[in-house]
Amino acid sequence: MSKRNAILAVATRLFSQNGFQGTAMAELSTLTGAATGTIFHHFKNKEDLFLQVLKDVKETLIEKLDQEQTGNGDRDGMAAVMDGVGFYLHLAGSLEDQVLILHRHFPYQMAETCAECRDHLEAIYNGLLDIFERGIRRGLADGSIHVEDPRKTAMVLFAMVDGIVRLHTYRVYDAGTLYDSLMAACRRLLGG
Amino acid sequence: MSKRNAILAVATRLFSQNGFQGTAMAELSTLTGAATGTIFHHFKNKEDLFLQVLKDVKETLIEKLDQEQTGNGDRDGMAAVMDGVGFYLHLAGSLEDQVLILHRHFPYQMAETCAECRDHLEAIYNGLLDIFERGIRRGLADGSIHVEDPRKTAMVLFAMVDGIVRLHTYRVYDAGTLYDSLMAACRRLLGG
DNA sequence: ATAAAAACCGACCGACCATTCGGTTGGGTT
DNA sequence: AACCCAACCGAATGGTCGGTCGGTTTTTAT
Repeated sequence: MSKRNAILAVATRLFSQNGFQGTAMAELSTLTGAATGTIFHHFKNKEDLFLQVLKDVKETLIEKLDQEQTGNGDRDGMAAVMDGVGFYLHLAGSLEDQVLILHRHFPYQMAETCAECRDHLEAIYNGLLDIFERGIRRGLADGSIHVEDPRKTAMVLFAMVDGIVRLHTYRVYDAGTLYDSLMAACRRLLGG
Repeated sequence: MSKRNAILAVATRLFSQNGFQGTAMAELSTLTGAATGTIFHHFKNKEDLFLQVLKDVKETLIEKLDQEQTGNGDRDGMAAVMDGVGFYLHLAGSLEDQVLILHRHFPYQMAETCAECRDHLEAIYNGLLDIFERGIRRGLADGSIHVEDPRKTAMVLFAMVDGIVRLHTYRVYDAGTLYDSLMAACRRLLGG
């Protein structure tokens, strides 16, 4: 792996686990074996590094989302949405660092002054919401789902699932035991 | 107001808006008019200051929660839970800083090594969840609510409402327009 | 009135941090 | 062989931060 990619990989983990301000370039240097000069050769400053990490996160997530989207042929809308929920829970586990970055405050703070950051975040959230929304629309058509507004329902659904993921991350309660309750809540919410 | 309380008040805002690491004791000193020596006279270090802030947040929230709990006499369970949801949304607006601190990573990270921090967080979350759970149990008794597990339902409900609050805080989407959808989702979730 | 205690002050310190810069290396081109 | 340039290195730098300390002022108790 090139030094640049090694830096990106480790930075993703550090930013996710320790936050932006909690990540020292010196530590990044140690963990990657790259001199600090090398890091600043590839990225013009710490913010730029974070932006590239976020871009990577976006591309990784969008790719996974596209995979999920293909190969969901003949299920009804309700099953598609429920699969989407399960898929997001799976993502939160398998791409823990990538999802955790989205639960930190820094990207949203940065988004207020940086259009590129805002664009990455929007792309990620739109990708996630689209999965839910598409399923809901199909469910409305095939009669497996009954709701008023597909987009808004998708947002509320996402807020709920993401809220559970956060409870799990913060270890407030063991979210694992909430799986069945969450799924039942989703089904009811969709008016199945 | 005593210097100590002034420090606590400003620290609450700074910790909430800029995070733990993003808050400099020098800035706290400037904004309160207290010398840095004075701050460290009242709080033995930055972590201790944060702990006292969290304790204050806990006491403020618990007090509000108790007020909400009293004077909800003869409504049915469903109405009580819906009121609880509205109340939390109101809290997120009126005690923005206090709630925002709970959305930061630092307290949960600190909770891993500090029992007192863990206790404060638990008290806050238990207080919030109890409001929902009590309403749900009443709803089960009076027939206005139909769910399996009151506690788990309370958690899923909380995750949903809190998720919406976060969407609003991070300005991902305008959560204001989601109010009706959220309320409809709550009612369905409770099997009314 | 007086002494003790608590609150308060701000210059100072060492550790750490992001970033810079002068210099080395090695593969590719002419 | 001569040149180029991107990748790489790590010591040095200037600034910031949490925390200390010796001292003064204010409050409290007797």
